[in-house]
Amino acid sequence: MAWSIADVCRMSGVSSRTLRHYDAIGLLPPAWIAGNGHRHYEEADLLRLQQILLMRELGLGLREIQAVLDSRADPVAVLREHQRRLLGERDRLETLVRTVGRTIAELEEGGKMNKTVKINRPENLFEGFEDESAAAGAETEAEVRERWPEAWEQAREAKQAMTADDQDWWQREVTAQMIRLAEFMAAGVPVDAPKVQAELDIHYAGIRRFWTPNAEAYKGLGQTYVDDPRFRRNYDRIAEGLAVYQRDAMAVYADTLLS
Amino acid sequence: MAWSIADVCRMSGVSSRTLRHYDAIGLLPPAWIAGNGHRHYEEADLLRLQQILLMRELGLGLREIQAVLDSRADPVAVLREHQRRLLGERDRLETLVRTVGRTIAELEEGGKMNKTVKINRPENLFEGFEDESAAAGAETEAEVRERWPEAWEQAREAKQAMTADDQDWWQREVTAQMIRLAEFMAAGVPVDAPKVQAELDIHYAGIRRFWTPNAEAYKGLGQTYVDDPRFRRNYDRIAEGLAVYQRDAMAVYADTLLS
DNA sequence: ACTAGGAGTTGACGTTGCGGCAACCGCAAG
DNA sequence: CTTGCGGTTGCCGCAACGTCAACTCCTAGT
Repeated sequence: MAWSIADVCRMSGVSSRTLRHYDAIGLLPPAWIAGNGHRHYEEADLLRLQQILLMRELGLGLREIQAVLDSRADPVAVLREHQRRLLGERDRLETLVRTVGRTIAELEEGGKMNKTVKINRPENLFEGFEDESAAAGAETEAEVRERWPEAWEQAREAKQAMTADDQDWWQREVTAQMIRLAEFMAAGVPVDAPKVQAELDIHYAGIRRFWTPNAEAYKGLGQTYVDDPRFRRNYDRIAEGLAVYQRDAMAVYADTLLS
Repeated sequence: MAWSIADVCRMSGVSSRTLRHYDAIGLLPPAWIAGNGHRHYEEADLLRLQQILLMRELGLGLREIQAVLDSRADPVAVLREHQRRLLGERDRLETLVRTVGRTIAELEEGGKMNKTVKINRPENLFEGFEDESAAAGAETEAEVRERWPEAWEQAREAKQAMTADDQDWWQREVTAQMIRLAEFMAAGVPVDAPKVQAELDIHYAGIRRFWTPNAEAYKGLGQTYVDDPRFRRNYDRIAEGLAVYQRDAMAVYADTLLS
């Protein structure tokens, strides 16, 4: 009762290349190999192949299949883990589908991003703005330290804990959010709109990485964005009036959520 | 206003390896290359990179991104096509998740397929049974030709239209269905259960590839499975009494859906 | 006896989007 | 003079095979 590779192909529907591959990686070695090198399979091999195909249809990788078949892994545990990955992938695709859908809609209606207010993504589209910590370093920082001494201390510690990569990432995040806010402003969205306040949620969460301000302090920070020329220039370099828009949004956020 | 590769990395968050890759495939060549081979990027390149990253986050392939950016493709059309693929993938994962879930449940409850009735997946797990058309060729076929001459003619034509690969596939399908039915029988599921009748739906659809029997003819075919020793042996080789089970299920199917 | 054909073999490349490593080069500071 | 940084090219690896290419064996037909 032995079958040639072609027999197995016909019976199982897999290609001979696949069977050779499975042999090469040790997943399904043939029962014996003839003098001329031809592979020959027996019943037990077919049984094993059936298991392989079953698990393959479930989307398992060959390595995992091998582990299970050589009883080096618990089938149920492997399947559960696999299902978790599948769910994750499905969710990822789900949100991707929606994002793509939104992008299509934007492209179709907006023609190509023609806003009334100019949004500058200036020389440095990613760079954000000239090192905020350094720029604000000299005078503003002294002011902050004076007004909220313990906040200043916390912020210093948190910043110390960031690696250079973290700081780059943080920089990009801040810039990206500024641009998103600028788009809302350009679209005429009022600062108390849920979309805007959702952005402020992110902003507040970001600030909390360094320091957890109360309502008053958060509003004060917003005012600083407008008053301090270094901050203000960074905001207005993205779009005219963005600093004011941000301050107003922060005030609303403070009043509604931080009171 | 030119930036080195490391500058662009810091600003954009992509690795230098990635930028070199994008250069290598022509997706984002640097503005100019210095005498020492160092790449230098300018504002336009950053703009392009931004677009690239945007589309990359949408899950587009680099080739498609390139086509879009070189305006060799319509962005909306590409995105729509992409979304279709995403939806397909999502659905595939969705059904996979369910299938895996069912498999887990089966493994957990069934311990490991301990049925009361033995199901043989004999020497040839895939082969199905000895060439049905050849086995039934001699006498049964003559009988069929006599009783339903035009059916015989249609069947002959349909079978001629199948390639060798098709026939292999068909063989495997038939065997797989027999095994599924045998499992129902082993589990004591009555022939009029919806699950069983759903299988019969598939069986009837399969038969219709060759021939569209009415209720009487379909019941007659079921009886042939029991009476003809060649058919019967094939069925009972899978599990004792399967031929009778199949006949009864076919009779119910004929009475309820083909009358 | 010669030869065509079919079934089988090994080996290597291509697919996607890079990560990681090795080896090398140019330039500035200690 | 050496060290180190920042840059380069080039190649392997990944997952699971598809797709040649080149070659060997065995059988059947002429």
